[in-house]
Amino acid sequence: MELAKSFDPHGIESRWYPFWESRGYFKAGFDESRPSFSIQLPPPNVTGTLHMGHAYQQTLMDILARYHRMQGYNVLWQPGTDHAGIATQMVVERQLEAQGENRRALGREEFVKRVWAWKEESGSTITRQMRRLGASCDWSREYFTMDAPRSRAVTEVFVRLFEAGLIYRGKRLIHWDPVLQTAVSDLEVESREENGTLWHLRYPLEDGSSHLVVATTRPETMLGDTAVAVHPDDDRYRHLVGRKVRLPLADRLIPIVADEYVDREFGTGVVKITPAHDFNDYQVGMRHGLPLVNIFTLEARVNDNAPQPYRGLDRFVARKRVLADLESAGLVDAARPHKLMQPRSERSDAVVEPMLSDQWFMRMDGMARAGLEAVARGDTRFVPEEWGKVYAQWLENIQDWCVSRQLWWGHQIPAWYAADGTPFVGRTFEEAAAKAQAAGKSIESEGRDPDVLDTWFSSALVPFTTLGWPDEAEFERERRFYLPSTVLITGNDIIFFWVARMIMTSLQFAGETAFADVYINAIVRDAEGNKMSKSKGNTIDPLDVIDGIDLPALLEKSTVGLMLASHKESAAKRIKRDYPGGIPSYGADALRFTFAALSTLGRTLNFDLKRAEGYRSFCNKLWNATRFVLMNTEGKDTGLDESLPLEFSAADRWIASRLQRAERSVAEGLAEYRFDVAARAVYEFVWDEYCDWYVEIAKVQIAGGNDAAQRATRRTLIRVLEATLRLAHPIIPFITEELWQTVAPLAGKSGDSIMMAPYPKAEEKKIDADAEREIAALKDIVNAARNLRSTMGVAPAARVPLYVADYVDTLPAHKDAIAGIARLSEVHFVPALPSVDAPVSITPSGKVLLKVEIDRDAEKARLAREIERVESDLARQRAKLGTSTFVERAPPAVVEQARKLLADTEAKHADLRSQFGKLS
RNA sequence: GGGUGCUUAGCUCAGCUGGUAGAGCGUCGCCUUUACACGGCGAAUGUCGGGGGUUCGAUCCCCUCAGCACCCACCA
Repeated sequence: MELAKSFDPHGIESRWYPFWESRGYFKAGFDESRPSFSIQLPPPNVTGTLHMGHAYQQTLMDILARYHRMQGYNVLWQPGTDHAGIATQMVVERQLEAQGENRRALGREEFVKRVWAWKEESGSTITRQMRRLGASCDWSREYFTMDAPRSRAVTEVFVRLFEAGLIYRGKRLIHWDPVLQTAVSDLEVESREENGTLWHLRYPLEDGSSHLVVATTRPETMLGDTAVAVHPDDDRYRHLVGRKVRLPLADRLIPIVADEYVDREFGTGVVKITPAHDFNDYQVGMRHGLPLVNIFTLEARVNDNAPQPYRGLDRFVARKRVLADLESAGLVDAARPHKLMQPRSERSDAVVEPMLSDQWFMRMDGMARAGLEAVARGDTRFVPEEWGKVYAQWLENIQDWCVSRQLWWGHQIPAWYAADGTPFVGRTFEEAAAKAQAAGKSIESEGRDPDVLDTWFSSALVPFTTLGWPDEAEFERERRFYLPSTVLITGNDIIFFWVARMIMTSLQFAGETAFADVYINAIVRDAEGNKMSKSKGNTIDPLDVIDGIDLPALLEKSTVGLMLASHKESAAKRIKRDYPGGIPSYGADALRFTFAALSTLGRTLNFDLKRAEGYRSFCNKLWNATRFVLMNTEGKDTGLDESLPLEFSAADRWIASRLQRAERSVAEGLAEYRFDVAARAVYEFVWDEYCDWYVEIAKVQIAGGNDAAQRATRRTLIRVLEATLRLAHPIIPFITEELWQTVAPLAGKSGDSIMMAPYPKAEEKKIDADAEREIAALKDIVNAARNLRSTMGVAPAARVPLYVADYVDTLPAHKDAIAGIARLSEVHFVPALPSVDAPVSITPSGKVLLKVEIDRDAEKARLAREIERVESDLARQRAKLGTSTFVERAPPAVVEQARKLLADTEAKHADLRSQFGKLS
């Protein structure tokens, strides 16, 4: 087959993915005789499209999946998508709004139907995109967190936890999102520092004799105050504890209490206490038996518990009104600018309101302890390990998890209420009804709790719900292979949301941890290390890196959806600066290689398109090396018939030896998730060793060797290349498959696909130290000759003679190779360098003289520079050995090594001096 | 307030258990050499954030200071 002159990824990629998938290569294996490897895809939101973070982690997962598959493991890479409750509901609600409809008018049933329809239509976008990347997931097992098996499992878990007392319903202060009108968990609240005001307000004492000044950032909540608090040891206020103040505007009498919670240094040292709208105040209220006065509706408007003038006002409008009224009553002492941490709902960005509300909670203390122990025991290991501390810190301070959401899209809670409000939980209405009856109560099927579960509830269960649970038989069959899964690759942002909860639920329901390893991948940033964000215009769509995109299209897609004109403008400006010609197409392999190469164990990964360009070049290099090998092996004797003589040269043995080392590095790298180490090993082997040296030597061997040597060379060329393709396949699957199809038969290998071929394994016995020494010497001489050629300005085409003296004795065997690679007319191995005016270079493997006409002064200057450099080395080495303590106390081997180095340097110095002398 | 990282060549980053600093990109020369200009060959570049300590010896271990980043947290 004739390969194109350069590598073009497109045709290749579109051809091989369908081939692999249709042949069922991605399907999970269940072979008792093989070890197993499994990995859970963090289920992307159905609302989502593929971004760099996904592409990155999926590349890593695919590398591991392919690597293990080729090694003969049963491999399960489990894909799925998440229903993403709030996010998805919001998307569909926005669509409805655009059509002039709204959720409430539509009704729950119809709305949910619409969401499903939308999910069916666009839910597969992201999984289609994953295929472009080459992701070898077992699509036949793909799940959706709201499909029937998962729904059944969710109900089962809920019921069992309820029955065990681990899920309960209670009235608690929770985080309320007044825009989305739902409770959110503490993890879904993000506190940001914002500019606010700290107001000092006067609360008159009951008898009017004086007043207390309280400090607050939320004056409107005073309408719900039920006390003021001071520190018990605060001499300023101690005498007032137990007396009362008259709450302005509301005209209620509230007590002055003493509580340790108060910080005497802050503000005035007097705190207003609003137990129904502040987490701290709630605690204070509990301690002092204070009443709770809820003053807000679910929309965060002032309710009827407040005085008439404020009722119905939005909380922020109420704030202004309260302040104005206090101001006119002369009760505002001060208003100071103040930085505060404003809690906002991560989805709606609304300021979260602490609200007293009936919700469902999951009791976390016991499960958290088990989760901590699993990691402490090492059942689950975090990589890099410092994330284990983050995990532990959270679990050690965990609060009960508010799992109910006042949404329509999600798993509806399987609870029905009796007339008195008692909830009955069951897998079905009938089951719940039976329980109600047993308790002497009755429920109606319409009386089901309307709330749904937090999205993370169902995703927390996937380690076992994707293996057949709760079907005991099926689960038993599959868990032996795939639980715990080998590794989870995910972002640090969901360690709490997802990772910790999976570990806890898995311990609870499967009796063991969910993952052996949890690899926390780096966050993808732009080339300069900035966070990627749409408004900055520095996001990169992985598909654009694969396919390329022109500037107008890039500008169009990058600015659509940006609300602010200023953002649009700055984003466009930046895109024009960074991608004046758009983004060229690099192909999936180059993108994958880039991710792997940049994947150190750091926290961030700065994605630089320049790197992708470099790795596209690498693919091209591999392509062309293959082209060369095919030109020299197709239709020729590649030495596969071992009854014919084969004469392997040192170079042949050398490249085989280097291949073993590369294989070993890849294995070591992947074993510890050092994808960069693995990628570098492949890169350096292919480019720096196979292409730069072996192919060049092979040209000489094929041109000048006898039949046996030629056969050996062709055999080595093709077999090393074939193994290299397999070695690289997990990182760059498409190009390696394309090339392997042609290369493999010539190397005497058969098989339908490289992805099912065995993975190369380093063989110690093929590591050939002698050959490595020989080729190292050859390189020394060639490099010295090239260096002299270049610094002497010898034209590349000019063939000149080289003399070599004091050489290592294996070198003469490589005379032709040296002459060929360094483009020399002849290579003379001589007892002593001829005494002529010519440049000389001293290497550890021999002294070389390039016989060319020289400019005497220029050469003297060059030698002088060289001598200067050697002298500085010499000075340093002598000083070290001159230190008596070093010689006495350092290990003998180290001293010996230093002595040898010094001797070599001294010899080199003497040679250079003598050469310099000859020219004078 | 607590926690976790990071600071090495112009840029982005490697650097294994302490023993003469590396890569890619970029820069500068020379080259259409019969696999590849998505190429070949050659070259230059670092007081390894500052200070102190341990050690015969520190980019690597300890302390400290500075700067940057991220996470958690109920100071109104």
